Amino acid sequence: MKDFKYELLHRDANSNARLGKLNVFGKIVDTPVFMPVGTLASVKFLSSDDLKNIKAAIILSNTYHLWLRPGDEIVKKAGGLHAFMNYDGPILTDSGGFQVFSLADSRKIKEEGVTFKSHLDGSTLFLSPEKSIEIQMNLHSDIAMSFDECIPYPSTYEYTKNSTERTLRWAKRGKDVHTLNDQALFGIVQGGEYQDLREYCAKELAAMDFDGYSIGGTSVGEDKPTMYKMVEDAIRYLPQDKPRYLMGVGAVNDLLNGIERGVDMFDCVLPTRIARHGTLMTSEGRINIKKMIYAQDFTPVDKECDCECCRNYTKAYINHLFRTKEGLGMRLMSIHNLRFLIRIMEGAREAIKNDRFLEYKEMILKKYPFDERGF
RNA sequence: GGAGAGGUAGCGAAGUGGCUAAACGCGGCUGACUGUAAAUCAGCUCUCUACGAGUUCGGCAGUUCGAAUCUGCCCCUCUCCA
Repeated sequence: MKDFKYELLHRDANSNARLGKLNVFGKIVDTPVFMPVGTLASVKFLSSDDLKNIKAAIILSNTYHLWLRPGDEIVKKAGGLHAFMNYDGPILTDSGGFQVFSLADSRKIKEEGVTFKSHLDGSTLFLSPEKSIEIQMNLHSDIAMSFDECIPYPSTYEYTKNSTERTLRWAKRGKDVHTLNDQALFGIVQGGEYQDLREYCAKELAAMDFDGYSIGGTSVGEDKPTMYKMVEDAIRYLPQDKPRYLMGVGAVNDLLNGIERGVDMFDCVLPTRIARHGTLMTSEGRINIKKMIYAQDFTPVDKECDCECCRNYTKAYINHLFRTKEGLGMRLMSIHNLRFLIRIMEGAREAIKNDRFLEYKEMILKKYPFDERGF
């Protein structure tokens, strides 16, 4: 029997926010949780010690990228992803569905699977639900994702309907070949912006009894109200005793709105990517550390933050590291942005426990002067 | 003192009669970034009372319809020889 279990500890009195405990084969993840993204078996610039220090409870990695390099067989020989990257916390792998979407130029989607071009050398690749699961079993992550089609926004009702039904068939096919009992498997709710399709997809997936349910196809160009509605429609018929994971979402307001609607897990490249590009999220709003005004600012990036960057270094130093392209800067900035979001999740869990999630959300949105994008 | 090379926008560096307000790189400024083809990408970077105008390519004076580009003188820098 799988030792994978979601325990709903408390439901916020005034919203659908849930405080939970996810037991991932003996490793505990308190939810709601934010998962840093480590596509190539590496959260860019961070070591596994760094991940512990920022209190990352679980990370995400990627089927497609590891399939190409170093190859899932090599990871398997290494003893699985955990041994390979020396990270003993839970790892969730995405299925490659999103890569098929973002490398869309040359893809051909058929019932068997998707033919598309490698971003490395342009060679023709074929990924199917079975292949994706096979790779993920070789990677031996703790949580695998079904292979889905992430459709663009907007898409017609007809296309979305056909695609969603195919994604459901793919979910079933993937589940049929999944044999690891120490790896959980999630189904992914698609359905675009259409309420009936989202609900239908969620019900069908729930009937297949996955270990958890992801909400996919969001933050692909739609506006915020539409995205939040998509989440509501996708979540309405998902079982209460399983975790819900909103894929690819990481702006502060999106995290809070997701939690309010009952989402338990999030992942996003946003904090690490914008960090590498010089943007830091702080209690005083977003700052672009490369600006000259920080060259002589000898205060911490965020005086309220407890991360390695903020405890030990000044904006002037980070500015210098950024301008001189020193890797340490990339590392410290990534650490800060991740810790910033993780701290927001810590606060959210505490608030839910006290039935004050909505107040917490308002407080955060008011306190941190981010723009409508949420960072 | 002699011989040679050279002085181009914040820096480096192309350009050697018109298509040049002047390539390109760096630096600087602005913006983007949401299941990572991203330490990336896009725009701006002489001045102004800006869909037009005004001053530029060490300085001054010329040649020419027209010069950063040709001529003369001057100033300055670098290398080598004394």
